[in-house]
Amino acid sequence: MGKRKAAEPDISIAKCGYRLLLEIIGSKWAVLAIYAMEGGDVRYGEFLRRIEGISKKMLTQTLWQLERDGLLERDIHDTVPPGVEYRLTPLGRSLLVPLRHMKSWAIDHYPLVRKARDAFDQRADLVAGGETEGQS
Amino acid sequence: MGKRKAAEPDISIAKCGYRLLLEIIGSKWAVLAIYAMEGGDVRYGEFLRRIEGISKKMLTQTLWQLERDGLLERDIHDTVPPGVEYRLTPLGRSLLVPLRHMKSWAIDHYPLVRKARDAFDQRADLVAGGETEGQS
DNA sequence: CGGTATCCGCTTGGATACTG
DNA sequence: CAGTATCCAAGCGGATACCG
Repeated sequence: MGKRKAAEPDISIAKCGYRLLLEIIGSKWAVLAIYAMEGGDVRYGEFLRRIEGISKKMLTQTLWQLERDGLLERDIHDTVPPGVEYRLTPLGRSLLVPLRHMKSWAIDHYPLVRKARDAFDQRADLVAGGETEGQS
Repeated sequence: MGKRKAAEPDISIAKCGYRLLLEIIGSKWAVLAIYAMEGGDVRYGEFLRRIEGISKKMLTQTLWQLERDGLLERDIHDTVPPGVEYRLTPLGRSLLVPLRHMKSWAIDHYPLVRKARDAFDQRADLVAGGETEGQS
């Protein structure tokens, strides 16, 4: 008795691996920025064009965080006009491995998720429609 | 010429696998809620106690989204007092596999990240200290 | 080109109180 | 116990303008 409690994942703030993970790539754009660099060096403006919906502010912030955590490095060429290339460090590249598993899961299972979501919404609609049914 | 462009990851909104992924588990608490159910059924209040920092509002919202996407199911016992158990569906469980790879990565590499971060911050401090150096 | 700085709206999300 | 509802503050994040 009370024995089964021992198997419960520890989720408390400092210990849990997922807390660490989220601290590193939990921000909205981090994964997409990393992904953008999978194929090689990327310039600032290139990120901006390829990551649809991101703003300069968010991009700068995201790149700064990733650099701070040692996942990417900046390569500044002092040419005119100035050019800066971002690239994944070995540490950053190592993250691509589990990340690709996640991506595969998403692609493989998204149809099922969509199906569940549509069914759920349909049921919700029925309920919403039903509660004023006498109204016609 | 222009050939290397072909290898670049497509990040645009509808297509990219990471967009799908983030749509499903991109919210702040989703991963932790899923993780909480790894060991079996979890009650509402149990989530609240085990996921440090989450509020009722966010918990309810997170659980609702995960249920909508078919990752978890609710089991309502109409006893007094009422009891509701949440558990991962097979779809939800399938997500645990890549998720565990991510967790392992985080645990294995967090020390390196910390090291990079500390070094980065130290450099930033030096710069901040240096720029007013003539002031004493 | 590759950012930084400022302004500011508006969503996110916490606290509290209430219900079945 | 398991939520829902309301209120409200903070900060996320977009738009714009400017700089090296």
